[in-house]
Amino acid sequence: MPADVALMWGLRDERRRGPKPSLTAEDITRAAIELADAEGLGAVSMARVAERLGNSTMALYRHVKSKDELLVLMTDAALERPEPLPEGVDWRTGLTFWAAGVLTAVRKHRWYASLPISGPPAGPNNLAWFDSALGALAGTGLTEEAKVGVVMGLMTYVQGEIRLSLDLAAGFTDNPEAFSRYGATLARVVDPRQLPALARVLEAGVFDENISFDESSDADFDFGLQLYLDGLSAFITRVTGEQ
Amino acid sequence: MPADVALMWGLRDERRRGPKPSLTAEDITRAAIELADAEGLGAVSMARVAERLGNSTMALYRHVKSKDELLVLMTDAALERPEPLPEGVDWRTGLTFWAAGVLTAVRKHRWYASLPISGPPAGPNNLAWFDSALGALAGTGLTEEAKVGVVMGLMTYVQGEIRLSLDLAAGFTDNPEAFSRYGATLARVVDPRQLPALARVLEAGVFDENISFDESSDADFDFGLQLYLDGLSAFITRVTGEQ
DNA sequence: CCCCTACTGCGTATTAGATACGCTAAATAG
DNA sequence: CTATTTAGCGTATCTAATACGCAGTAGGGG
Repeated sequence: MPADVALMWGLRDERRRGPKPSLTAEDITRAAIELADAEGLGAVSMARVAERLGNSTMALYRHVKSKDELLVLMTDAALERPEPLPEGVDWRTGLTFWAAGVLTAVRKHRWYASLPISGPPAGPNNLAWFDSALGALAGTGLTEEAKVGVVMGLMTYVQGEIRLSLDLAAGFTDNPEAFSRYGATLARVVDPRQLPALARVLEAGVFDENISFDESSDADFDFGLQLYLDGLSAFITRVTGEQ
Repeated sequence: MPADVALMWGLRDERRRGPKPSLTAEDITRAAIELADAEGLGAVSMARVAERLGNSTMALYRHVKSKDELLVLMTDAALERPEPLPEGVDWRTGLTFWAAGVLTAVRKHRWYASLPISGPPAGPNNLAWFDSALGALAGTGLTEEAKVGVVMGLMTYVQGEIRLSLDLAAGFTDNPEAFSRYGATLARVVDPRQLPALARVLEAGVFDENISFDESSDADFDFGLQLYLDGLSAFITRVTGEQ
């Protein structure tokens, strides 16, 4: 079993000799998460994390193999456990509930979506979310393999949407003028002969108003999600012949 | 207009005095892309790019403001222009064609999906893709605003799927054993009382075979895409009452 | 009860990378 | 022809990851 997976599940072997550790990998992960919450992912350096814990930089390396491993631990630890699905709801209600839960959980850590993806989900929290989404599909009659495909697709969409909206929001707070000028900038650069469809959008004034993120992102998220779920509904009907 | 947008469109002001530049921002961008293609995004440092161009590191800063700006330029330059959509096809055929084109274009640069997203599309190549997808929806009767929402959602899904599959593929080549053991690792860690739906998936043996990426990713991509398009079809019918 | 040894904390040093600063030289406007 | 603008680049600084080895700690076997 990979070392990082063992760490996330708390399966390290019991210590025997030597001094008591003054730190655990969980402490380090928690401190890194707090630091990222407060100052962004860019502020997470081994030195800053150690400082926050009152230890030296190199002490951390006794507990995590590398910074990359720390990032993997953060990927799991930053997610809370999902709320259990309401009893007896249909798959669509269940997945909508699930997606809203993912959105809520990830919103608490704006840096979450810029973490590198290191592999398929393996930590306890990630697997709990995975299980929860699979559970929502329990009554559909899909094969287990199809359920996995559907949930992977859904996770991809949700993560992508979150990443996009968080990155745009970050760019927006960094440099609001660039966004308020977006429509005007495009207008100066788009040639209607070259990009006619885009020119029509500009003419219609879609980008004229300032893009506001906090309000629009929920609506966009839900819009795309409902499209996906509409498609899933058609797929389930096609495959199983029942609702 | 932001400086990077002007650079991408070649709108820098004409030079007058001083020595002829031996480099342009495009040269630098091209060299950076070649380097990333050959050795990955991690190998792209200002020093390595300069070395490849036979210039000193600091010379690059006369042409790009920072490495971040260089990454933005790469985001646009790495995409080729889209093939024009076939004439007279319906929106669904058009978007399927478009998505396949995106996939093809991005596959040529495996690092593409790990570039940070800096803002809404603004470069000539990105906008050409944007225009192409909007054009596919021209006959649907959707409002311009709805088209933008649909295309944004689609881009999000496509980018997310690509990012996920490329990151997993990278993890796979780094460490193939972790992947072949994935099912076995999960089996050791998943408690059927805690994660019953996931346990059923494991029992069904879904993760028992080695995950192969090159073949499966196309199928997964298409599966999710068709779900989204099924949903879009329902949406279009609902909104416009026509096909 | 003691000492061997595995283990922790950490100081130091190395390496890599981004980028500020200022010098020198090349073009060109006037 | 000369003042001005700009390119290339050497040097230096700053940040960060992390290899290495020392010193002190504590449990277990004698």
